Amino acid sequence: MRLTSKGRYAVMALVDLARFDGINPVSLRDISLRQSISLDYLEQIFSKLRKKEIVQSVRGTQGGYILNRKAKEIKLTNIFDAVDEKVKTVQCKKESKKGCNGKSTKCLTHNLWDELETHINNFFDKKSLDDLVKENFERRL
Amino acid sequence: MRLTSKGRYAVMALVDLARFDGINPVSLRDISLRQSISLDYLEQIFSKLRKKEIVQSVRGTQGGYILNRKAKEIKLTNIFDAVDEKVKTVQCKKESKKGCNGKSTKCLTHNLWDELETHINNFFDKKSLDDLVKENFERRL
DNA sequence: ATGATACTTGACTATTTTGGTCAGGTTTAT
DNA sequence: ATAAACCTGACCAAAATAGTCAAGTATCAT
Repeated sequence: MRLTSKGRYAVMALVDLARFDGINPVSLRDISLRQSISLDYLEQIFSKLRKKEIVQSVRGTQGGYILNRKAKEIKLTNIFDAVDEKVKTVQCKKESKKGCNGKSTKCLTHNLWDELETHINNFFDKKSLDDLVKENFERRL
Repeated sequence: MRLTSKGRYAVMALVDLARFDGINPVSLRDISLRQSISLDYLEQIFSKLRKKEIVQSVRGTQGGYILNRKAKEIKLTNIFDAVDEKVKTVQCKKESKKGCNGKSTKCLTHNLWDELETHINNFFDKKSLDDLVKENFERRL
């Protein structure tokens, strides 16, 4: 089981962005430098975040990105969704017609993955971007 | 984020095994046929399960495997542990000396992965093999 | 207007991980 | 002795990941 770094980077970048939200657009270049994430990779990630309306872009000099919603209203689920980070339960889920193992029945662990998925999504649904910003920067205020 | 099928197969095989526990050793060949898992792959998996003392092997003709503990005492955490299925939080965890991103500080999502890991482990700690057997076969009793 | 900054898009690729297979054993019941 | 079943380690192809690279386009500041 594994969490990919695309999802992790997306969250890191958004926490960074959320911190400055409301003042100026934040350029990917700045985020790249502060968070040590390749600029090219960030561009890929933000392209997806924009399509899902989590951020807005501001073009031109002094441009960058701003949050499209309040940090409190952006849940981690939204972020992971946007960058295609899914809880894949090993092709043991979607095929409604066929079973998981090529047979016609569900495999013995089918319900288990269902439950786990729900469990994890609950966790991500509760956490907002705002929570993370507070957790990381409250000491410095 | 992803769940590998090695862990899934391990659980499937053990549920199958647990079902017949106490009567005779169950051969991997039988499990292979019933669960549609390659025999060679099962051998790899059971080798690990044996080393972690989750199962015992019985050699020779009519041999096979039996559970080494009661099904109620085998938690899913134990199984995933045994087959090296870990909740990897993207190298963002172990390096205590260096930070997660090459810098000396923890990355902005460090605590998040910690929490998630705990959350998931809680789930797997609660579920025992016995629970799964009951869930899958209670209707037929 | 024009250059610099910054976003935008899409193709491409090396590395790693996964999900196995294959071969060649050893052990033990019958 | 022989067949069933465990045991071990090496090997490999396909897929996914984690990016890089190239070639733009849009907009602001001056």
